[in-house]
Amino acid sequence: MNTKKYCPLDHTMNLIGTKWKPIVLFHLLDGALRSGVLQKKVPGISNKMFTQTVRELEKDGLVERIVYPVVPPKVEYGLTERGKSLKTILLSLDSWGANDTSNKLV
Amino acid sequence: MNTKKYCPLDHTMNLIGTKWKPIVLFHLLDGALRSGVLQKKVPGISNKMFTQTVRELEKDGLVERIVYPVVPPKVEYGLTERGKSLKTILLSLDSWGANDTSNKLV
DNA sequence: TAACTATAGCACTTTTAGGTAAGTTATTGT
DNA sequence: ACAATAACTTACCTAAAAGTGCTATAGTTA
Repeated sequence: MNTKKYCPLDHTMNLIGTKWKPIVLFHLLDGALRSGVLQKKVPGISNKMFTQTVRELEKDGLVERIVYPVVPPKVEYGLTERGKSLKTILLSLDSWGANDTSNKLV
Repeated sequence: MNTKKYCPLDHTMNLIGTKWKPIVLFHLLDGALRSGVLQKKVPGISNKMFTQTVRELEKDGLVERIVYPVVPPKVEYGLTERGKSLKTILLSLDSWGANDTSNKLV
């Protein structure tokens, strides 16, 4: 028996409710990317926050980390099936922002 | 001429990319609510964060603050048209979390 | 042999988010 | 007279998030 009542958005916010996670996930929608390439696509993120963000996304099963045993290191990040299920939401978020009036007028 | 390139999700994240904003907005989807009622619907939020959150949402034109000049005070919050345009996204976020497997199995 | 590479970890500091408790308001009911 | 009320506001403090700079790795190329 579960005594905790359902709290709207609670689960979702715990998984992707941070500043960087949706942005990182968004850039993986078109396919896996090398670590450095992905990081460059996220303007303003620090090295530390990037690592921390993808680590959490990996822990939560939203992204997959593929390590190639070469030197210098090569690591790719891609969406898992669970991560891909966010596609609609991520595209909606982006297109909302792109179409929102204040984005154009200010 | 605008020299800044378009950064996906940047605008969206600036407006609603915090822990509390999506939750507050979600609870207003069915119509305006009195301040106290709305706050009770957001579990775990402190009085201070609630006030701060709705103030920012108001500043950004996503919610409307309606003050009734009575004593004791009566204040209602409702979505603006701009706020209502988030409806699809908010519902998607909620239903994603509700259907996400790990939410059931863990 | 020394520099370069891509990725990430670590220690340290700063910045921001957030919590707690108190005070403010003006009218109504006791 | 005074307590109760709803919605804040402020001051003060702690905890969490995030930035900065340094380190390690090991094979390839100059």
